[in-house]
Amino acid sequence: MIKDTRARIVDAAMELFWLKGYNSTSIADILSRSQVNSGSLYHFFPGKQDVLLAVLDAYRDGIGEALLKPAWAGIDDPLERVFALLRLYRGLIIDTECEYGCPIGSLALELHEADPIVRTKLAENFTGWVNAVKACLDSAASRFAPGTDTQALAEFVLTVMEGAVMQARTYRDVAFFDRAIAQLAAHFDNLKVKETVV
Amino acid sequence: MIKDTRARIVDAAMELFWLKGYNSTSIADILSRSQVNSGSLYHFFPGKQDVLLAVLDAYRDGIGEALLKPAWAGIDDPLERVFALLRLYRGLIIDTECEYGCPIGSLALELHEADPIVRTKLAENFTGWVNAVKACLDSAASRFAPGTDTQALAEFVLTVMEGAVMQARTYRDVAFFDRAIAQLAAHFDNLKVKETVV
DNA sequence: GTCTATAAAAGGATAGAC
DNA sequence: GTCTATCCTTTTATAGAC
Repeated sequence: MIKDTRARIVDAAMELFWLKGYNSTSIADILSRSQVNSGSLYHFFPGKQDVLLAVLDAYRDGIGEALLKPAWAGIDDPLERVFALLRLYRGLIIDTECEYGCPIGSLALELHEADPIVRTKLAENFTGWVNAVKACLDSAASRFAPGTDTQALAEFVLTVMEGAVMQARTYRDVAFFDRAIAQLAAHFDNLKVKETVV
Repeated sequence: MIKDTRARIVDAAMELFWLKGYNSTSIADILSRSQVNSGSLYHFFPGKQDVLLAVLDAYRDGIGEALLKPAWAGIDDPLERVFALLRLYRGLIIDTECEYGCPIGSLALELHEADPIVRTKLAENFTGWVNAVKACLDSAASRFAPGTDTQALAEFVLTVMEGAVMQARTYRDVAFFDRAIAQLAAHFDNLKVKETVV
């Protein structure tokens, strides 16, 4: 099944924005990769920024199928799922020889004078990711000390992932990612209720 | 005292790259802000990327005077200094109405097909920052549990700062930064030796 | 070292036939 | 909805006089 023109444009733009960034991706790049002509692109989108908005919608709507489902295949324990998600990012770092950057995080820092609607959609993507992690934490609520703020902790998982990916990419060394995740794991352990060893 | 031409170019580029990003800053922007003519810029620099390299050198060489000195004025305790540095970033977020982005982190994610020399200089900047934090942690070594990895912990401080700045900027809300730093502080507390209350 | 003018290319977007 | 051709602006970089 051949995808329709609009979908081909969004797919191509999604990949190019990730590989090269938004400003370094030209309309010509998108046309070339999607095998679409200029007139068709401008038939579907008023301009380049609108392609970006469609890409951000695609990321937001695809978080379940494209990110969480593969990360969580065969894993049921909610806390293991949090670290399985982080392991998926580790795999992306390895697969890209440490050039991987989170597409949302990279766009969030690249776009300086972003239209409010762009910024809002970036935030929506972060929120979707954090909500998925928070749901895991809430499912494991009994294992955390009473009063643990799962919202703040879920945000912190994103914080650490983004900062860790940034350093692994800059140093081209996954060990920076691993050390950060190890620190996060230690923090998690300290928030858990102390179990009596059987 | 009027700065020489080269310094004016570097100053202007440093500010513009921070405000708009590298790709969105044109040579014309730099010329306009520095009040320099095209011929002069190309007399000092072969091209735009070489201006970037000079900017990255300036950040690296200025970390003490421009960042640590103001952050640490009047603060002697090494652990307090770590969080004072983070408070400085909080001030930058507030002062910019939550548009602040770490100039090094933003460039690290914006530049996708970066020349190795650019990437190396970005890493040098991270290393300088982490080394300053690590020196604080080592000065307070007696207050951490034996065997605490101060290198990994210093890297983690950078990880959290970068991830926290990214979210505060994307949501335009400093509370995201504050919550991340609170989590980091809790992690620090858990690494400390348990003091007997007097 | 500095100045103006300009080359040469790339980029976003549009026109109008089909 | 799609096609080709093209306009117009921006951008990096250079030329050559002073």
